[in-house]
Amino acid sequence: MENEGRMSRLASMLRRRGVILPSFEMYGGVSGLVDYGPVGASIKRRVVDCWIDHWTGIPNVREIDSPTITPESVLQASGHVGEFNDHMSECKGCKRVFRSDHLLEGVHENPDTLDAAKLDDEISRNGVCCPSCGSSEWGISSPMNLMFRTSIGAMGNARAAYMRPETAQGMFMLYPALFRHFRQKLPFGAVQTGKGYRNEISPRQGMIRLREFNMAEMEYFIDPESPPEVDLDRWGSEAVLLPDPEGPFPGEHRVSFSKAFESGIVRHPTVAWFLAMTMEFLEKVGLDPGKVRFRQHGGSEMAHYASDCWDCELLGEHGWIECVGIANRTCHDLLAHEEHSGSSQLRGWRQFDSPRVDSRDVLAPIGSVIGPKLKDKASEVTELLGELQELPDSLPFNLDLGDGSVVQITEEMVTRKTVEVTSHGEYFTPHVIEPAFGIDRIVWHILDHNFREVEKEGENYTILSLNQEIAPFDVSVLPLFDKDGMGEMARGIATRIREIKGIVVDIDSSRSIGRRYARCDEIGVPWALTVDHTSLEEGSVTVRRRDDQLQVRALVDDIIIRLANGTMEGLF
RNA sequence: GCGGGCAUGGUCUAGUGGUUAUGACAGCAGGUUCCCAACCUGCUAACCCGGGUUCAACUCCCGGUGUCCGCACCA
Repeated sequence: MENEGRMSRLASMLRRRGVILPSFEMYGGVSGLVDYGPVGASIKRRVVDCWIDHWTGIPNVREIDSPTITPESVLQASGHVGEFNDHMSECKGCKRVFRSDHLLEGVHENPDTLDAAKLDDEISRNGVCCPSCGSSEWGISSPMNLMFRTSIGAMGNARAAYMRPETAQGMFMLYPALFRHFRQKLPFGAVQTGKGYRNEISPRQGMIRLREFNMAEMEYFIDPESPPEVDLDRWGSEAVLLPDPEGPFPGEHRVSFSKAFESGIVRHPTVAWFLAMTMEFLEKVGLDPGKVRFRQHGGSEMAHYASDCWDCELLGEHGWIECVGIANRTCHDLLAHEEHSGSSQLRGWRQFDSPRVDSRDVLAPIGSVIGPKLKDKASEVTELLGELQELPDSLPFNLDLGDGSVVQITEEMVTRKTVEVTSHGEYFTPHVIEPAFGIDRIVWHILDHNFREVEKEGENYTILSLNQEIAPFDVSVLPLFDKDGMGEMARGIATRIREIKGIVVDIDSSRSIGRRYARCDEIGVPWALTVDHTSLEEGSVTVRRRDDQLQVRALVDDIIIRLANGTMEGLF
């Protein structure tokens, strides 16, 4: 097998050249944590920049930045605390793991209130059998919350907190500020990139499951009754979709995104739009479109907050890996935060085309009668009468106060009349569609898809064919020899290039020219400029293109202009 | 988290109860070459951590950590 060991050769190269390395290695390392070295950090930064440019290209999308430390109450509202504080028990017979409290259902009244010791105690005392194999031998239950717990403040006043498991909550916290910023008009969105933390039980597969990782998420808020116009043809080609196998479209579908939406495979237009935009982004950063597919979550797989979710999976050395999730989170988060925080600012306003006039019959309370008669219950009764949806046919009638007590409403307490209410619009809770990207996984797959092992004059040779936008350096300047003024000239050229905004330049004068070309190729530098004797006389250098190793001669002044406006290809 | 394999310069590796601990590649300095990892000379650089056995441990044993494979987990 030719590809035997490709992954370890790639990993070796990444370590050797300072792209991605295990963290804290001199202290033994920590599994699930990695460093981006001097080459990798630059690649990662450019991927993130590219991502931000891509998504903020949508009108009304701005970048925000929130803390990674998050108070417990926020994550209680979002469901992260409750969903992940489960204790797990392992069956000693078949090694399967179950939620400890689920094992006690029907045995104990509220199993979810028990702590670890009580759970174990109850499980063994009741002789609970394994639902899978029937054994009643259980290991000690262990808590399984994937969040890193911490506390804000010292000593007794400390407030419980977690390192954020996703950047999304920061965007929800800023919803009121975003709503004001965008002049109270939907749709709008916010993007955020940054670290997220999950204390994985057993991280494996290097870059794929990290405990601290880079995420990039957008929360796009829409009015569910009038979703935005979308352009599904921005990715015109077909993509591979794998809808829920339990749903109406089992199997693999190779369709365009507009077809996928028209045929109902993708239910929501905004979701379909983001699938297309995701495809567009992935190609932009140099992933192989033939190694991309979209898979819809089945019901049981769905996150607690989502109503529909498509994973974008990339094929690499680790198989198909989920790198992007596009979820319709509906109104789940905003509603939850409204309930838990008591804030009333997590809403959108839907203006009616013309004011609506509702007329309805009411029993208008007569304060001068109700007040003296009902005393301290008067205000409550007044309120309840206002909320009454169906009026009683005749009076008197009994009004249920909801606390068990009942008040008789008599003829003289109220007047029956028709009121007209004019409303110009209504509040609603926006829905949110979220594309969430795992940046590290994407970087890994970019490296994987672009790591080319070729043969050059009988030798093994590696080229990292990165797109220039995400290459660690745009160009490397190489004096053929560091003598006769070639070194000085090269340094002068590098200085001029360094002044071009957004262009990163490297200079290398050690060892033979062929060796330096090889080093550039290995870390994906797309252009090399070689300064030779002719350069000193004519002000020209040879330009070498990484991907085919072709060379042309060009004037330095021309190259500077071409680097600045991105037309280097025009030289060939 | 369970079971098994592995852990030696930057990378890939050889090897031993007492060695000056291999070799290749990479790197550095010089020479040479004068546009694709060439060549010559010299140099830098390693036994994962902790405990134990032993006169002596890189080597044997135990524990930890990391890593790989399988099982489990992965909102």
